[in-house]
Amino acid sequence: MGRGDGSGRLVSPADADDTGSGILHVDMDAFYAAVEVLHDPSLRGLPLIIGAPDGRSVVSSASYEARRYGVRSAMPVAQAIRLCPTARIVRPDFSRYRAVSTKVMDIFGEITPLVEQLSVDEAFLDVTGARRLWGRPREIGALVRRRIADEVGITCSVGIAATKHVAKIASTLAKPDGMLVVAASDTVDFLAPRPVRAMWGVGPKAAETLESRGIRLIGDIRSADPSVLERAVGGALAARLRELAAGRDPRSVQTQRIEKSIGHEETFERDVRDRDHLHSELLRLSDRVAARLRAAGWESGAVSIKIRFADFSTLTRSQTLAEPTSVGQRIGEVARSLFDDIARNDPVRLVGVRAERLHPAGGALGLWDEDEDWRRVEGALDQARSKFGTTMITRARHLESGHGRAGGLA
DNA sequence: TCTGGGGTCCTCGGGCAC
DNA sequence: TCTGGTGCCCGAGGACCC
Repeated sequence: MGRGDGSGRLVSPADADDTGSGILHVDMDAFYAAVEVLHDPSLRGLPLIIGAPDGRSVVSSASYEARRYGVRSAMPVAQAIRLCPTARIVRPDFSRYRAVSTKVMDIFGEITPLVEQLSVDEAFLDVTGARRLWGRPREIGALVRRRIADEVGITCSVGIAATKHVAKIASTLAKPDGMLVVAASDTVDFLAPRPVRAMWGVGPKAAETLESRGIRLIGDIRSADPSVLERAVGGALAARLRELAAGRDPRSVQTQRIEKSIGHEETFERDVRDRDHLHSELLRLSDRVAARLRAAGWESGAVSIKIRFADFSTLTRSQTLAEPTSVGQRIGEVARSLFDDIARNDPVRLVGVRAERLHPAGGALGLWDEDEDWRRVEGALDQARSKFGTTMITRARHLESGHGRAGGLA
């Protein structure tokens, strides 16, 4: 979901060069606020803040009218109200957003089967194979915008490029209600003058670190000394940023997404010091996590907890389970025991429980799987012995056992 | 001003196995 | 039998995304 105020909108002309650009990034404009306007048309044109009006909540989304006052997502609601006292505050209704999101994703699915949903309000579409049916990428982008406006009643912004990274940047620049096409041959020139913060994966911390070393623009990343870049942001991110800055992004549009963890966390209205209260909250969150695990047919191989104290310092603790589980009581026991091991009695503002290392219920991973693998290996060896004789196979086993757990092939 | 909730991924250090 | 090197796994913390 975009977080700007929509003042930098760009729209490519109808004959923009889209040669080699088959990836669309489609992002709904101020999605939660737009859905609330659909639900209650009297809100149209008003500054809207989506967020709980009480307690310690933050802004989930804001209409462009509210953004003009400096209201931004993730800002405390209390601060947003101070900036824009006339704004209407609307409590978020995620079931409503999911319902509208389904309609939008259905439209995408009718245009191409290669849809990667990133969140409730944005997706990548690979349209390289859809041209014969729907025309050039820029025509497909226009079609997407038209259909969402006509059939759903909200606006979106579209970025069209050769890679996901560039398409994503393009859609942000096109906001709101715009479309920006970047020809594959223009990729590097398009990226070079943009701030490093525009890159996917560069947040406030990384941007600050890079800027302190004189690396302010994406073009600076290309010319920067690799060792300087590595020291600044670490080897993995440095390598990735260099590739992205050069316009290379091999990631394809992924239609399948496998969840790796399921968790819940909650911030208390007031900080809590009472251990019994915290224990019962951990159990309650564990039950919710377990219910979602069972609904999805998953079991969890590890449990982690998150404790945020009143001073905002945050601890996480995790534990691998001897037996995978989707039972709330079991997850709750582990969560409680992890919590009890923390020797700190300060007031707590947030507790969270997360189930990790998910796999299908019934033991698709773990010891059973290792045994199955081993049986397969033995079976293959038996076959090989009968084919090649024992000596050669024994030699192969010897070599196999000679390399360590981490040693690779001998 | 005072920082939500749902996630993913990366880094680093310690333990451990070979 | 002991030891150092190597590299994986795990746990913790943090940055980042929407």
